[in-house]
Amino acid sequence: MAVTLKEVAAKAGVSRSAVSRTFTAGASVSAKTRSKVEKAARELGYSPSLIARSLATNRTKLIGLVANNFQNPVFLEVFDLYTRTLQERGLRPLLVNLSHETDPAHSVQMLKQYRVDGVVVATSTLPPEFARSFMDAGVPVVHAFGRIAPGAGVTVVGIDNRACGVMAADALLARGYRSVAVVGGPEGATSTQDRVAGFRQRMAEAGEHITDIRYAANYSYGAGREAMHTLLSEKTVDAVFCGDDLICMGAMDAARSRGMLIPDDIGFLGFNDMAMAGWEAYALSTIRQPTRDIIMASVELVVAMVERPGEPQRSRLFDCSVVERKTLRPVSVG
Amino acid sequence: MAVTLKEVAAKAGVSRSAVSRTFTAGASVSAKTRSKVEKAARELGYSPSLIARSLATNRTKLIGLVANNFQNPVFLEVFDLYTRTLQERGLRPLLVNLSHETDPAHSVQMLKQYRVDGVVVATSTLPPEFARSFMDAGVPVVHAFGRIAPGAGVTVVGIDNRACGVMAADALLARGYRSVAVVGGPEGATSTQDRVAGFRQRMAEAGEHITDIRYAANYSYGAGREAMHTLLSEKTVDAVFCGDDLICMGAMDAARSRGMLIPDDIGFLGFNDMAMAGWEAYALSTIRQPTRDIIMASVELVVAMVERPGEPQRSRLFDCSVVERKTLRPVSVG
DNA sequence: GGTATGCTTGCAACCGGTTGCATTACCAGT
DNA sequence: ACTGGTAATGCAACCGGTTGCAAGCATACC
Repeated sequence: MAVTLKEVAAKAGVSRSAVSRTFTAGASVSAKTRSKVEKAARELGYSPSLIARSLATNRTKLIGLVANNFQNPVFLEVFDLYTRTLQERGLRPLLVNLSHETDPAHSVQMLKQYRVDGVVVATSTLPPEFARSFMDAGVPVVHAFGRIAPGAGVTVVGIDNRACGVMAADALLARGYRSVAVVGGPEGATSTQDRVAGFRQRMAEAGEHITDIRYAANYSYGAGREAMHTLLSEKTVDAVFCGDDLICMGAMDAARSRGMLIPDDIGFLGFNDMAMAGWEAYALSTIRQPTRDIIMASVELVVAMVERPGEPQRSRLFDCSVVERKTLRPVSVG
Repeated sequence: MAVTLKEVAAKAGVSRSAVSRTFTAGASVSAKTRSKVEKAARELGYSPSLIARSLATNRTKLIGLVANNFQNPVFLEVFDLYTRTLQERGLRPLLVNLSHETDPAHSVQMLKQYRVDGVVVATSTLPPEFARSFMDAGVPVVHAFGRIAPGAGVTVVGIDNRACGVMAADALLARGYRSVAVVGGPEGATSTQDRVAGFRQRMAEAGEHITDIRYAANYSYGAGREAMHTLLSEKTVDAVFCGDDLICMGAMDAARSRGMLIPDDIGFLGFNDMAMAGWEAYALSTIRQPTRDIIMASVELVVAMVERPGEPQRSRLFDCSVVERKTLRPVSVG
């Protein structure tokens, strides 16, 4: 079917090694041989089989991406950055969708079979043990958006979710909100737990208490909307800290549909600063998570682990910041 | 590093062939041998190398997905469905991101090197020749969201964009709109061209004319917003047919920011029916494109082409329908 | 001219599986 | 017990590359 190295060698009148070497960077070939080979290859339309090469070199140039949040637009940015960053380095992404997967171990198995060079687990809703299982299998792994596990576990790239919770509490307190609620992401997610913990801590330090805490079933508009409706049917609050912009938009629409005005009757603070947060219909004040930095660093780290095995890579946390738009009233001065 | 077939064979006291056969469906192995092998494999933690298998069988079980629209949330659904559908069949996706790629030929080359079994090109903004180049390279290919090319070209799965344009015109006319405009997707996209052609045709048949046609630079909120602002600064219209929901939302916000009320002052008809179209802040009336059907059919067809080479597969077009929400006034009766 | 030096080049083994073919084992039938 | 037929097994070649090693070669230097 496809043209092989042997045919090119025959046509160019050289050995197979010569052909192989002209296609491997940094190998020793004379200019004369190289041009003969390149000519033959061009005429035959030859392109080397990465499969065969992988088998021989024990490197596939495949980096797995494990995700389970194909509903949330932030992941579009993740996919875009991830694929582009890899492409620039001559690597390719192998996608694993865990959204509807019952058995994650099955996916570990699959990626192992493809002999991926490394894996990036991009999710905060999977337990840390999942990423760990790649490490145990000897596969370089980075857990993006993860929580740093105590005791030298998996390399993590993400943010300090606890600090973000504190930051959120500060932002609401500074604006004079006093009966605040949380509509978090999925309760099981480490990111949710840490953000709530930080938020709760700062509120306690300020001598305030949290009126209500709800958890959206998943990172979606519908889940946020629903959680907010039940919240509002039971409690009265003047501000809400949401675990995600998408959830926040749902929550905002729930409040609006009950006739509440934003930010006069109720304030909203989102999380992520996805593109839609800037849309005029929402103009969401939110905490920006540097997705771009996280993904690029994840790729960088996993590549480093592949290239220099044994040399451990340090986890990295990036800073977040409050992006001010129109869903919170201004900071009260004095 | 990883456990190989040879080691398992040694441990189980059988030949390498025997091990190979217990791991290939439908091969002839006795129950006794099989259990011996499985035991040894389990104890050693063996999992067969798909790389080696690919080399021997000339099948990689890799299906490329070429996309260039990583900004638009519809593609989240595409990725989700695509990866899941493949996974269910024991196949894996290899993603190619053409968003910022200068030279598409480069990507064809890359996918060829990985010896993908087939390719799905999912975009309407690339010229038909692009998908064609896979065909010429002997790689089974399906062009999802494409335009059926005259003269036995690439197999296409999508919708009849022309008919959708007609449908859009009918919807606006039936509601009594008389000075309508189009804010299309990128002008070079075949889908845009066909929809506009259908729209224009029906308007002409009805003896009406189109007040203005604009093209958004890309499928984004910002592009839609911008196009709408320039449109409104020059013309007066009572309804707009948009090439995409995202563009439409941008256009709606542009209109609103000028104090216009929807649907009283101006009506909007979107395209795609993405999840966000149902959000209360927009409640977009739109034309539903059956993304799910398109992706599933694309995978099905490309798999068929892989399994039965030579047997040509027929292109498939799915029906669209108008989804009524709140951005168009009711159909005028009588 | 002889030889040390450093590139090129080809040979052949190897990567980890699959598979056609020949051989052996097994089982049933008489 | 013998035969015939089928199922199971092992051998060895092959998939398409890479790479250590040794031989070949040209150049430079004495």
